[in-house]
Amino acid sequence: MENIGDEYKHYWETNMFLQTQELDSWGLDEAFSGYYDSSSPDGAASSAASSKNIVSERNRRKKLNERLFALRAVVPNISKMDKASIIKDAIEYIQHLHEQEKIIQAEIMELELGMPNNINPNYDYDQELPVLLRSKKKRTDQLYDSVNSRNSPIEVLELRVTYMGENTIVVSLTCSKRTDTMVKLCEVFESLKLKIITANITSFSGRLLKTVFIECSNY
Amino acid sequence: MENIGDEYKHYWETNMFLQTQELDSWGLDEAFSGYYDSSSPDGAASSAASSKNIVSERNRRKKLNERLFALRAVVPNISKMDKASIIKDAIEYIQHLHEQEKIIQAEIMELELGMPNNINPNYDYDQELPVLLRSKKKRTDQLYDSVNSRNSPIEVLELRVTYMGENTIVVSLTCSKRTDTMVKLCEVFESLKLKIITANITSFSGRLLKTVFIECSNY
DNA sequence: TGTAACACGTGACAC
DNA sequence: TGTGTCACGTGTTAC
Repeated sequence: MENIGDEYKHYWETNMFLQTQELDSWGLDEAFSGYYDSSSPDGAASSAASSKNIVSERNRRKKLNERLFALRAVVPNISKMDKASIIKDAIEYIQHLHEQEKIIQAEIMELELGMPNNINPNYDYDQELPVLLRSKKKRTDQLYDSVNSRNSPIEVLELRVTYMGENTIVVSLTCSKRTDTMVKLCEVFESLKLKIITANITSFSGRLLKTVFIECSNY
Repeated sequence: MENIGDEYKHYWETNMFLQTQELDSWGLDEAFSGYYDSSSPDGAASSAASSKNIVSERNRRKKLNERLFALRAVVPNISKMDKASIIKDAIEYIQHLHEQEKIIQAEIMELELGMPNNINPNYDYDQELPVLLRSKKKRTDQLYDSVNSRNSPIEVLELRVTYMGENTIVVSLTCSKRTDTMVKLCEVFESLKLKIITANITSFSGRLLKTVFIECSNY
């Protein structure tokens, strides 16, 4: 009862940290208390057994805490560092992963049925068309019900166009990231029939930053 | 496997069971130990506080055990009913799910792009969940010519999917540059509902090189 | 016989 | 102020 826990902060990281550090010293402590206890009236046998039990129990607790610590490490978004909360979050996370796996499985099934996504199903005769017409048709179709119906247009937050001299234009724009924003951006750029040298898209904090290097010579 | 409670009486279900059973009798015991503790020099106040602490601690332990019990319930294939083993198995299971999710996501991506599966043998991951893998194999087999021929105007020349460890996948692909190729690529990536960190597209000699960094975070 | 796992009560400590 | 969480040592039980 000589409160070793005195120096403990009551919280976890510190506990674990100190624990791993102090375990060895406890081992030495153990030996010390071992022969110190041998002066107890009960005799050496019981004291030795008790000390063994104590150190064994310490190791068990340590192992359990390490496991819990490791469990906390593989679960994202842990709200509280509480033992019970860690387990609770782990449970919810596993259930979440199960749910997600079901969704992915459904997606795979959808894929297996030959319906990659909800692009219009008139590919049979579409295939017979030349590439250019086919694509344009598909694109117009999609533009119709994607832009017109319910999906929001591109919300451009910032736009900067720079002539780099020679034959190069740099277009840099930031827009809010929504569904199909990327697709629409590409549609716009494609429809301009520009010669894109290189483009870079980065998403951050719900926004989309796109930088495009364009060669000015038409093709 | 179901009669665990019979053979391992001292193990969990029984313990939980007995615990809930004995809690009441312990409540009576509590009263008993109450006057037993009243022999302490502090008097009734400390005994009452101690009893409160005792019952509170019991509840805490009970809650923790219930959580652990629930954790065991959502993790399949628990080897040992041991507390530490339950947590260990849960950790390994979560890691397994993470790994599997990454693999499947990459697989879906390859599939969506209609890639021949000649660069497959990365995955010797013969885990005990045969459903997904089985369906994956079947899927790759039968989709090789379905998606690839009739439905994908994207002509993928090269595709490389790399796990960067942790939470990142890098997809690098080269395809022939045609009209709307960019749009379709974006459609595919958009439909996968991935978390794209950054993407880079470069066009050279009639081809399109696209490199995408994807965050795999599961939320 | 001893080893391993457990629940218990208790003191300490932080919010 | 109490309420909640923790680690500790101990007794018990099963193998």
